[in-house]
Amino acid sequence: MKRPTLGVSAAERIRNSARELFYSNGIRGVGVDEIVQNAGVTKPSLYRAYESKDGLAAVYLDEFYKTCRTYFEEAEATCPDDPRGQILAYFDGLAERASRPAYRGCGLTNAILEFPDHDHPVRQEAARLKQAMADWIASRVTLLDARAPETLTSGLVLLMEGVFVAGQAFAPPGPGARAGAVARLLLHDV
Amino acid sequence: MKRPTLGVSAAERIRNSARELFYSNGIRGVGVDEIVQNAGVTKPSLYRAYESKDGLAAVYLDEFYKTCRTYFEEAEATCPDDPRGQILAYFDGLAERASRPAYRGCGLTNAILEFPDHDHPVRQEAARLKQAMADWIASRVTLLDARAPETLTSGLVLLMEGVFVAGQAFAPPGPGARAGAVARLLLHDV
DNA sequence: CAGCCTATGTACCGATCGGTAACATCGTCA
DNA sequence: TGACGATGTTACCGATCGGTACATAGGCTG
Repeated sequence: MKRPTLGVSAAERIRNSARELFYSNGIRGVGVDEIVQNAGVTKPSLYRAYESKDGLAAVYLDEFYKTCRTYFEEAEATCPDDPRGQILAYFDGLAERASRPAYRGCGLTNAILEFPDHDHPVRQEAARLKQAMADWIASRVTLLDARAPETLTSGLVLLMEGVFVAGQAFAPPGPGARAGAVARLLLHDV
Repeated sequence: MKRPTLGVSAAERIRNSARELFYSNGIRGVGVDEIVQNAGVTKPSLYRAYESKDGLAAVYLDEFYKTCRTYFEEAEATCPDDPRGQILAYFDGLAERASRPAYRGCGLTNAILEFPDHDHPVRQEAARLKQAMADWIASRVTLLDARAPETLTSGLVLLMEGVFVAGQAFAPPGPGARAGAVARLLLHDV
């Protein structure tokens, strides 16, 4: 019997496997058998470490949100005390990411679209984290002295979500590659 | 045995049932049993009228695209010979639609997100029709004398797709309700 | 009424899915 | 050595899925 646990616990291997597969193929598009096979473990190990497939999906979403937060924090670090520059830095980075060939958008947005039932726990978790992403944009805009902050916030949130899906709907480089220029257009008079 | 075909063929009943259910719950989220039950017919009737569930889904997507085209044509009719007004009319209408409580976005975008496999026939059909939607926006922008037409086209396409998903991700009225104002912001100097 | 054709229903298939039970095996540490 | 915790092995369950073979009902025409 092979024991490929090279210092990496089964739970961690499963989490990594689920992250790759959930992001590439969607949550509903991946079966637990595929997850454990890709992780080099067996099914009972998955259910010893996680409550259910939905529970594992929730862990995946939390992890994905953490990655998104690092993008926000990087943008803040790039332009300290310059909310306009932070917004532009974020959208420049987003445009670059969305131009890569295997781009699959935002795991949270994808999950919301995958689960139309508002009461599904996976969707609720994704929607909660997605709101936090919109809140970051809103917080940057309030630091600006914009004439119409609500319109600007809505525009930037819609732009962000647009890049997430356009990166999948159109062959790269699609419209998402110009997200930075579009953000500058929205911010042109602030 | 009941014969509930009140002048409406089984194929038509199935098409109507599939349209409602596919739009509300997604294509993958609806089983053929649910479709035929909602249509008041039985499963073999579905497979006599349509090649497969995927084939029925393709018909649904074509129908959905026709609806989108009527929105474009209405915008053109509202402001003849005024591409800027046509764009604004379209986004005003989109904002109104996206503010309704049961809004579920664009069936084409939803289908693309539901089928991550680029080779899946349902996704290919959805992507083809989605490109046609982006082409309409591009055609309006070329009629404008914009300084940066590529950026403007990308911005409007991203705005449109953003409304499609934000209408589902955020409780109404979400950012999509301001799509008209955002479009005016993007078009402010043309 | 006989015969036929078309539309429809009944019952089923094989595959896949998420999830579980029971038991075997390994490494570690006292 | 012996006990323990973590993992692997095998086999299975019930539900759901897309899809189909076969029987049946109704209307038309002779």
